[in-house]
Amino acid sequence: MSKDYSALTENFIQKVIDQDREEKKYGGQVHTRFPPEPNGYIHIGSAKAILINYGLAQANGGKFNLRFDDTDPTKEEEEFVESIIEDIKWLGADWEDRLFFASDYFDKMYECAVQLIKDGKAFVCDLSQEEIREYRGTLTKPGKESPYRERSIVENLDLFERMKAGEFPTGNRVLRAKIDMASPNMNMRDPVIYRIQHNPHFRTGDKWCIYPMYDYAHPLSDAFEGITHSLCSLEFEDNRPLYNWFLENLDFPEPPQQIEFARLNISHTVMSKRKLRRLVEGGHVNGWDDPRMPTICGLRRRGYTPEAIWDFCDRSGVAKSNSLVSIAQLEHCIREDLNIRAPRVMAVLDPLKVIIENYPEGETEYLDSEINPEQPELGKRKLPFSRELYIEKDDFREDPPKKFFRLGPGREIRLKDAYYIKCVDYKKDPETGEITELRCTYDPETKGGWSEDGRKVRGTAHWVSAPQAVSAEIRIYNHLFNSENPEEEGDFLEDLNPDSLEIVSGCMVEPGLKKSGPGDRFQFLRKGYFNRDPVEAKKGNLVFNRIVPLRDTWAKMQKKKD
RNA sequence: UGGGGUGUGGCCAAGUGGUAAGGCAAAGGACUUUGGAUCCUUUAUUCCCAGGUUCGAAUCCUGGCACCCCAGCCA
Repeated sequence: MSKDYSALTENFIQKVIDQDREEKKYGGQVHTRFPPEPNGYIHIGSAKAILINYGLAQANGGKFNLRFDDTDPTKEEEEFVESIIEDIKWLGADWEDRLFFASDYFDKMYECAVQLIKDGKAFVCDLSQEEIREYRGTLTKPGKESPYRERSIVENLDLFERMKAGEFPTGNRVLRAKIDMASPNMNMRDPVIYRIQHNPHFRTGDKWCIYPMYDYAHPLSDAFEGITHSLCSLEFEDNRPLYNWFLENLDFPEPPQQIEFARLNISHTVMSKRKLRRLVEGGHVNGWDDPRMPTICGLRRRGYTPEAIWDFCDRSGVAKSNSLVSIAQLEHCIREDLNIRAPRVMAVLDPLKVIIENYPEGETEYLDSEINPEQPELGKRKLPFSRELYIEKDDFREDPPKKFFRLGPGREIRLKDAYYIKCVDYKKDPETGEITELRCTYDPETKGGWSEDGRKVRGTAHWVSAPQAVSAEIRIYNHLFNSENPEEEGDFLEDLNPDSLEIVSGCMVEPGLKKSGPGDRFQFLRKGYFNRDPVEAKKGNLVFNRIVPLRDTWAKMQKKKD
């Protein structure tokens, strides 16, 4: 990441860092971490958390760790650590040699728990799960102390060791911190810090049958790694006093500090792992890497670039208010990026055959076309031109409406980088009324798409030479949900956009596209940005995903009329 | 009815007592061999509301209101 991320230098977290550095807290160092639980795929909301952590470390000459928070063996799998690593690498955040797992610290955490017991600050509780809940009280009523709260230190030590030794079944007992059952903060009502779980862990195997809870494991992991600023999302604000409690009572000098920020929400999609899982498992999308998903693997397959994703995360800012960022913002970022880097190419999605009556039969000539007008130094490519072409069905109207600058009976337009053509006749299916073929003439004096006589030709169409054209499938993606915020009450699945995927087959694309590789991105002139679907490419299929359409002022005008 | 947060234009978001940055969206125009891109211009007399302090308040004080989070042996 070499770009300057302005929001990162303006947000409230940076201000905390500035002050800490001024006071020489943490020796003036900044050390952050990204702590995913390996229980699913990461999404663009996680990407923002990564950017904030990694970016803030970079901006302050600090370090960034990747640490898997693997404290619940019933939910976590090796498969997810691999996919998360792949995704973060692709995003470009660099943890160097600092890849850690909370499970690396299980021994040290156990020792700390023993210390808490010795200090009379933790106890083994025999209450059942239901009883613990009852004893906890409610939001407005204080809880009751557990009858096991005053057990002797010796007994607690013995019981905890036997918990570890596997003497008790899953869920039989827990270790709890002794804090305050009357605290208005539910997290401080003698929270559970260890539970029994006879379940093999993907990293530690059968070594443990007791596992630490997040609230306990997280501050300790941070402290063990020398993290200075532990950034997390807003819902952990109430956990902060507990985070601090463990570090204070375990006597960590210069403990890390937790700072919370609002997680990213984007309109017309969902971000919670639970909902994403429902989309996948319910078959509403085709897997975690479905190009409609806000997962990193989905966005990658869709054709998004890491640069665009980071630019988007940066632009959406870092603050503490819950917000819903418009998906238009994301689309703007990828357009801006791809406008500069994507080679231009012509593809006709809905082909209409055009015969150029005055063009010699059997002849082919090769015309020059710019690879990318934003990068003229890239030069030009050769495009075949012949008597039979395809243009977009959309680019012809029998009765052209006002301000329609394209083809109609007797009208003339320009074929991009080729010639002016004039429509002299057309064929129509008598049954359906569908236009099936255009007969046109071309003006040989307009080669390259230009004439010296000052003729005004408003419209320019993209086209492809029929004999050389290659057939392809194109997948058009639209917003996954109809409403801005499908997370709002009610069944979010009912809000699914039935047209989020349109498969268009029989598209005609310029021949050079045959040589494209998996994931290659292009601008299909006048249509949008597309990439060669990497999964289909591996099977040898020529399939393109629409990343995002081009801004289309004609379409906008039409829409306004409705 | 307990606790923790947040409220600045359609959507994000700066601003920290001196007279409302920026981006997206929207609208108008210029240019154009992509109805793309680019370039101009316009869009909050006002910062959730009501009082108060002050020469001066989005910023300070008081009192309301709205929204989000917390009662997993999940994270």
